Amino acid sequence: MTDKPARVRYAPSPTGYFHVGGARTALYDYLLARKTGGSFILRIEDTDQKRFNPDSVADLLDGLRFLGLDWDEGVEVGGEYGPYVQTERLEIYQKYAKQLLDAGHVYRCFCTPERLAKVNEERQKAGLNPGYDRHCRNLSPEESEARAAAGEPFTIRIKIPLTGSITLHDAIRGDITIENEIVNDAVLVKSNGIPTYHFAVVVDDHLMEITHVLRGEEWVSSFPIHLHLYDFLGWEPPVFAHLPVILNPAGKGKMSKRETRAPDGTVYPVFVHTFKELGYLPEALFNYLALVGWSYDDKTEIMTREEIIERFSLERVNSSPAAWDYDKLNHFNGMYIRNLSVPDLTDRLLPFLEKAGIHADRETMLKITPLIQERLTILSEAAAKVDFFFMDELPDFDPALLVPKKLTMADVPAILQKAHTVLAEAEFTHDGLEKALKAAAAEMGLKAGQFYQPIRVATCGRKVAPPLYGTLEVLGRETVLRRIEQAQLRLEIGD
RNA sequence: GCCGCAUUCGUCUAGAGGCCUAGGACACCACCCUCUCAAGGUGGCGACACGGGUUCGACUCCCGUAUGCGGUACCA
Repeated sequence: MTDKPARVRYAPSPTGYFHVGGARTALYDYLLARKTGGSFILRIEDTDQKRFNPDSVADLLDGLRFLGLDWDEGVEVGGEYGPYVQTERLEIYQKYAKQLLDAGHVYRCFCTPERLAKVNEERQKAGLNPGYDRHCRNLSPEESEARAAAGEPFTIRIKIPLTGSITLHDAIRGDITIENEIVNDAVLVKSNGIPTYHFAVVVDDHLMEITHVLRGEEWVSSFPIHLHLYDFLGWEPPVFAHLPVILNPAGKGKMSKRETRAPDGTVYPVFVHTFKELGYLPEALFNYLALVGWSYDDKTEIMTREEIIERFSLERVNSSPAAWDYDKLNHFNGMYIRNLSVPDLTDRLLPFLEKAGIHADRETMLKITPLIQERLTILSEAAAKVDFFFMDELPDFDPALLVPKKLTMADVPAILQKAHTVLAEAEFTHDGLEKALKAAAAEMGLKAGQFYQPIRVATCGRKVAPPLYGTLEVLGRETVLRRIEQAQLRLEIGD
């Protein structure tokens, strides 16, 4: 692969939070740029003042940084092709609008919104495609000038050729042809003087020397507008690649841009910040995201960032939509968690524990982390698994939990007593505890599992907990004995 | 409605006419391991949407149909 350095931009519209669909597009932009040794550019397309959401830019930047999609040019980092925010580029668009107007490739449209609505309605009734009827397309230059000068509001529309067709050579989908006849004379500049996406994107991509435009499939139907504009402006269009949409897990409909919560409280995240808050690792999300619509071969799925960059290519991007699979992402995340070093995992866990109100010291966590590492799917689950290590006293638990399989409550006191005796003497190391407890179980004629359950419940307050020897070791003799005594007490009171 | 795109196991995918008895992964099931839960190991279940062509030969090419998705804004 000896691709020329690509200049690729991610150009979101700041209307909402950064979601996985946008993240996947940004990721592919980044991959292509890095793979070719080119540049990844971040541009903000804020031409829709009505839907502008001020929080969204910060959310976007956070999300990109979380995923490690560092951009070379754009918002906050600058660059030679700025400004990188479209509302700061208004004079530029005006200049090209004027040029197009003078050349007769666009025209002023004085139609009111009311008339437009009426036209649409009538066209629909007549069984025609909805759209503009080109009422102002043939206004004389003189009339157009005069009405504009008189202050009458107008938009600027593109003059789409009335006949013929135009074809796009999409890098992912191959050739796509659309008849000019069915393309609308789209608005390029709104009556407030701000360009629409169609106009701004073409001007900016050209001026910023973008070589590859990666965008969602929802844009394929508007490519004729863009291609005609490149033609009218005498510019060379970039390579276009329309990415498949990401479907919701049910496989029907776009992955929603709203997060849903199941009746049991489980959140189905769609925003990058939510994945972050739940404790998905950026490297896992990066890897999974890369695979939503792209694959390397028939076997390899777990890859490092460097491998993905090295192996990525537009040619291997799928053209059919993919459904988001939380199960698979979870699997990836668990896998990445298991591959982390203990200190690394510990440092990532600490903030999550703190947030859950557990003030764990790093020293202790370094010993606990190995006990839970292979039991974690997401980081935020850790709190509920380690809380009992950091409590002075266990909350009440159902004494019935103390009863092992095939035994009854009547057997519990003897087990606890035996455990207490043995643990008062045993060496408090993994191996020492194993030896002592196994022997004790054998002496009582019990299976290890039967003997351990009351101990586990008494010391952890629950039936499902990290492995016993390691847990007891971290807890320490004093705490262990005290908790067993408390369990015994609880039983006596319960009687 | 019209236009466009898409269609391989439940899901993500491999497959660029014979390599396919269609491969891998997630999920699911069973067994093994095992102090609970995990993790890990082994095995299993499971797909080329349908109909026509083209060809000696189609998952692969062409055409229809069906289904899904996207678009049809002074939103992006």
